[in-house]
Amino acid sequence: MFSFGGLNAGVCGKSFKPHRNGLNQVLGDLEQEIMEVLWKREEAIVRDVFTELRKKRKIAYTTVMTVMGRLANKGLLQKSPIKNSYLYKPVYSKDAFEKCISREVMKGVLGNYTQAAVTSFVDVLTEIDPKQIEYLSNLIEEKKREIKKGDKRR
Amino acid sequence: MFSFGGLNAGVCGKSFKPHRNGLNQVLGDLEQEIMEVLWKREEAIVRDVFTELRKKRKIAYTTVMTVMGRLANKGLLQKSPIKNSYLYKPVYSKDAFEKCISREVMKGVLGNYTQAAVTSFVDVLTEIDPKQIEYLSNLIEEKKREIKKGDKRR
DNA sequence: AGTATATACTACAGCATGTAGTATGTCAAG
DNA sequence: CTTGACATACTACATGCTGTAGTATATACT
Repeated sequence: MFSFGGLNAGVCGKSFKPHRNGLNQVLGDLEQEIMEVLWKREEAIVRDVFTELRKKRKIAYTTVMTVMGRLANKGLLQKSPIKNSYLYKPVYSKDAFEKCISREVMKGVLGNYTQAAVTSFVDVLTEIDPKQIEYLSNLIEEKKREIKKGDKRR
Repeated sequence: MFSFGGLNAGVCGKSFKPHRNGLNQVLGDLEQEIMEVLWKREEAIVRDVFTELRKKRKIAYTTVMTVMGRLANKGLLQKSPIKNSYLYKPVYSKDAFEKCISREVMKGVLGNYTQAAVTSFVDVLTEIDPKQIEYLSNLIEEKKREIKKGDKRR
C-alpha cells in the first residue's frame, strides 16, 4: 500500500507546500539543501556535505549530521558504515522522488475534488505552458483508446 | 497576487496533506470539524459549535473558542460583535474553498514538475474515474480552440 | 600522548495545532 | 443589588516537525 516505483509514498507525500519551490515543497529548507548535494554527488559523508554548505553560510557540523540522520530515518538517505563513519546515498533518484510527489499530490487532490481538480488542472496548465495542452491532448486520446480496449475485453 | 475569487491563497494552499481526507488536507482535525459546522449552519456563535461537537465527544468550551478565534485570524471565519459575544460566519463557501485548494495545489505541482505532473494527472484520473477522461477531453478541445483564437488576434 | 574527526545524545527554539484553565466582564432574574 | 450563567481574553502546556548546536565519547593518525 502507498508505494510507487518502490518509493514509499509517506516519504514524498506527507505534506506538500504549494507556494514553495522545488523539493522544498515537501522538504525543510536544510533538508532540501542536503538532498540536493547528495543527488549531485551520488554519495557523501557528513563532512562532504558540511564543507559544501559551509561555503555558502555559517552552519555547524553537528547540525548537518543531525539532519542527515533524520533524512536517513525518513528513508530518504541510506546510511552504510564506512571506516569510522557512515556513507550516505540517496535511496531514490531526484527524478523518481519528483514523480512520486506529483503522483501523490494528484491522487490527493483528484481523489477529493475530482471535478474541481480537472478544471483547475486545465486552466493552470494553459496559464503556465499552453504548449503542454497539445501533449496532454495526445495522452488523452491514447488513454481513451486504452479504455476502449479494456471495454472490449469484457 | 495569490488571490482567487477573492480568496487569499495563503489560506487554502499553505500546506496540503495528500493522504488525508477532505478539507482535513489543509486544516487541522478540530479546525475542520468546526468549519464543517459553520458551513452547515451558515453562521454560529461559539456555544452552537461547542454544543454540536460536544454531542460526539468530550471537549472544553474554551477549546472550541480558541480554535474559532484562530480560524478568524487566518481569515477563514468572519467575527462580528453581537450582544455580548460574537457571531462567526465562513468567509468563503466550502465550494470556493475547495476550488481554491485544487487550484493552488495544481499551480504548485504543475509549476514545479510540469511534465511529470501532466503524466500523473492522466494516470491518476484514469484510475479513479475513467469517465472523467471524456469530460477532460472536451475541456481540452475547448482550450485548444481558445488558444488558436488568441493566436489569430496577434 | 595529543589533536583532529566521527558519532550519539541531548536540548532548545519556532511554528502549527489541540487542549484547557483562570481571570474578568456582562446581563438577567430574583 | 447580588448572584449565577455565560462570554471573552489571556495564558499555558503538549505534541510533532524542523533548524540549530553543544557536550560527551570513541577512534584514528601523527
